[in-house]
Amino acid sequence: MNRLTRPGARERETLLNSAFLSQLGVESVTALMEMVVIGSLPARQMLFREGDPAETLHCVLSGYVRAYRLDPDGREADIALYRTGDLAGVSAVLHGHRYAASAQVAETATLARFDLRRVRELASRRADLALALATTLSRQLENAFTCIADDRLHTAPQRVARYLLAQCPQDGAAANFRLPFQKSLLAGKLGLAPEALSRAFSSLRDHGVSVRGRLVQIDDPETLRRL
Amino acid sequence: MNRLTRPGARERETLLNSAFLSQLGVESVTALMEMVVIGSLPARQMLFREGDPAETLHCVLSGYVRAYRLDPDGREADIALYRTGDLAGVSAVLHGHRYAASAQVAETATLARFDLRRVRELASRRADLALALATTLSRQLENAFTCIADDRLHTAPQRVARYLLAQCPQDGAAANFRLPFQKSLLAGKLGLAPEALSRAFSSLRDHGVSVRGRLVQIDDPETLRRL
DNA sequence: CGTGAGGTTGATATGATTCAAATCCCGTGG
DNA sequence: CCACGGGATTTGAATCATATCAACCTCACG
Repeated sequence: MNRLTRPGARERETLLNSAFLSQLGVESVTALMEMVVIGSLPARQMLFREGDPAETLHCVLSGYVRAYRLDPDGREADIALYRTGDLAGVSAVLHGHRYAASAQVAETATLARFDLRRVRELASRRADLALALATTLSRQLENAFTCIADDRLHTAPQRVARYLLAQCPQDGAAANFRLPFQKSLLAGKLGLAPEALSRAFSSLRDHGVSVRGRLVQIDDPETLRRL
Repeated sequence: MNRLTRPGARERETLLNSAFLSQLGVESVTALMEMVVIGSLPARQMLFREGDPAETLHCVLSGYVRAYRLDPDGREADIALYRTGDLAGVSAVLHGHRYAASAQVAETATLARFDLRRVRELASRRADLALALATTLSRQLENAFTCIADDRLHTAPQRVARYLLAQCPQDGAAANFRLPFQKSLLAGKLGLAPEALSRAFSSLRDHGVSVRGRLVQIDDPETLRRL
């Protein structure tokens, strides 16, 4: 399914609540809403490829989008995972004018699309839009920093524990929840082979974590934090 | 030495040529040049620490600045290395209002400093400034992407080879040059222990790379590229 | 029931860290 | 200008972490 439509009520609401649009003044919101196109895409659908001329800015309205780089032998490294409200392709809006990575739908997704040329042109006149782009980029840069530091400082079980803690309510009580996507996707996000994620989960069993399918139960967040 | 001064001719020139300022209109340049303060700092001097309230935007005019994160045991992971013309602390300008990492002078540096509150306030009125910040953030985000992908896809000798190639003229001829900073700093930038960098260099000897002190000679860039 | 995708487990290989010791190199003071 | 000292770098040995490959499992679905 790849029909392009104007936004319905649900899409409008998600879009207006996103960190990006919610920061804008009315005129900018109006201008963007006039040009937006909604599309619903199946898993594995490519949004763009590394090196392509950047023509579209994507905002995730539901599902997940995975950004990755390829090496010459075809191995992939996940670089970012975008979820509802996140912008994909924003790093190319202002600089280079080519996508810095490839992006693919991970879990069936609906996306809002904006013409990059028009966004760029609008941002050069409207400070609120330029600022919103910069803010989004800041957030993504901070995520990337965290990712680099995590890769370099923490082992697989530690990274998994940190991810799980980030999903828990912060009150320190026992928690259980569903993973929002496939384990293989989580493995990629954490920079692990799927086998390594699996082993990390089983090593966390001794620390009060039980996993059955996508269901996760955490007995004592404090124990995890101490890893 | 940590005297704060107004910019001299050399500092003005470097600043005006930086990717950040060179993109701005005259009014924004003037406003920034009115508030800028120059400082010259010795190696190891801290600029800011992760989590500190962000009050200053730094632009490197000479030398190098290293951004890193700490883990609870005090181990450090380098996240970015800023050189002449780069902005340090920009990821905190717009979002969070706290520094996302610690930053330290690596090689004696002179820095231009801007009051963050005033930059923020100015950027909310002037689209060219907001856009320049966004462009800088894009560039840094792309660097971070490259760093994550490199870490995950390439071995130590491959990362070192890629770094060396990036220093060569692109014409594919033999080249020799000086490393711009200490090897231990390069090791950190590439996500390696110093020992691992040293071993990588010696494994590259078989591929036409000789290193004596900071002097590097590369016989055939093409050989390196094929790693 | 068979089938297949996603996930797990085991065995092994490789790459990188860590710790310790030896060596190099550079700036300083004589 | 040269010797000296200390930080930077190199080398070796042991260990650890994760990738890789292969086999097996399991569950949802036709």
